[in-house]
Amino acid sequence: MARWQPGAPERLQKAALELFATRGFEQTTAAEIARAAGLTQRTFFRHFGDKRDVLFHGQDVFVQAFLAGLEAAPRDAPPMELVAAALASGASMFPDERRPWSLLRQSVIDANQALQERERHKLAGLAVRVADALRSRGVADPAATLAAESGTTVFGVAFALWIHETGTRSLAAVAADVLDELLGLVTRRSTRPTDPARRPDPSPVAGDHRG
Amino acid sequence: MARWQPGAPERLQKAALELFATRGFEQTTAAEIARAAGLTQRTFFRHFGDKRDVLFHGQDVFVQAFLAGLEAAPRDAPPMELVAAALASGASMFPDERRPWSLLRQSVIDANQALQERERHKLAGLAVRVADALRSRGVADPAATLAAESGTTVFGVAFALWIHETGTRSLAAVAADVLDELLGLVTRRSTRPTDPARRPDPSPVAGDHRG
DNA sequence: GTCTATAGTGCGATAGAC
DNA sequence: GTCTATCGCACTATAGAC
Repeated sequence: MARWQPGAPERLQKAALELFATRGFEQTTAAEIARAAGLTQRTFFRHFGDKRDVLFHGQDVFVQAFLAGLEAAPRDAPPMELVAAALASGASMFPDERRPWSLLRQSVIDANQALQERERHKLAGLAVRVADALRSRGVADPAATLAAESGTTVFGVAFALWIHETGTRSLAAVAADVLDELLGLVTRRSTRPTDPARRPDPSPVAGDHRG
Repeated sequence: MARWQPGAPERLQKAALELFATRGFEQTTAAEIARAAGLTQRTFFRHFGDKRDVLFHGQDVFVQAFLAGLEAAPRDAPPMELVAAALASGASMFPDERRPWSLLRQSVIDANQALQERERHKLAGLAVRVADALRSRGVADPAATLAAESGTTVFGVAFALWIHETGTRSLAAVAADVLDELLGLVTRRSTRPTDPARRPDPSPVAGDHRG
């Protein structure tokens, strides 16, 4: 019989998400999270570098999925094909069952600026790793950085659509569509946008128009 | 004779950059910055919401420059043309004389993760504003978000190249080139990348290859 | 596991400008 | 009188040192 229950990080993460969701991030102290998990504040900071970190652990496997997808692609594929392969592989880390949990977690992040900053930073870190992989495939700078950043942008947009979507499309499918949209956007640099005359009310039209 | 000297925010910013550059961000306390500017810690936090903020103030005018460039573009221009116009206008906020100061500031940011997070967040905020402007021009989602994010990505890459560049190209010129590179990258989705056989040493090749 | 420095906040007092 | 910028003090929580 162990002196302490195993799975401390997991218990802390679970307790943290619940407390953040009910009370809010700033209204929850690290000591409270630790107590809810039967641990001390000191233990919390031993597992997570700072309070925000508790929501962003386990992203390494997710980065690895991106890189694995990239490496599995044909060696002579062009940069954006490599990015598409990485996206498909990374998206597979988010099966539909995970969507409710992702939605709750995202609502917590969206309610706090400090958490949004950390999320952007993690996504930027992913872009750096993908750019490194592209360079080792012979893609020169700044194309490698641009392709990698475009890929993570597509992922971020697709993820935001996916967690709110009522339909049943997989994240990989949404990401593929968003990537196509980006490709179409830049290839049609000299065509006109949606005709403003057909949108007489230019008031905020947030959210997705993709059905 | 006033009881206190005017220009408190500017003095604090100047003192902060100098102290951060010499001692580092974390080794500098808010009280030290305030003292160097002839003020108290409490006053520091009245002007800046947190310690990092002292390096990121005055970005509103910069955002406005982006939006002004976008609004000055022809109403029937396609999304990426609007982004190009916004980029050109935003880049004009960084004349060559400002480059040494930008380089020093960037070296401070690059040496600290918390500052990098804040920088990403500010750039993301710019993308949100540009996306809003695109939507009010009739660009639908997710195209508006993708175009805006691509624009800020291009700006970030161009800025990093510009501050280290030994040549005399303006930031606007670098940004235009980087944007072209992005456009070429995605339109050539099905062509091959730089032939790996011509790069027998795939060791880290950071930095720019743009002469 | 304890101790401590620092970030960041709340509130009252002060002193000028208007 | 009001408004604004500042100080000074007490306080909590984070985070790291020991």
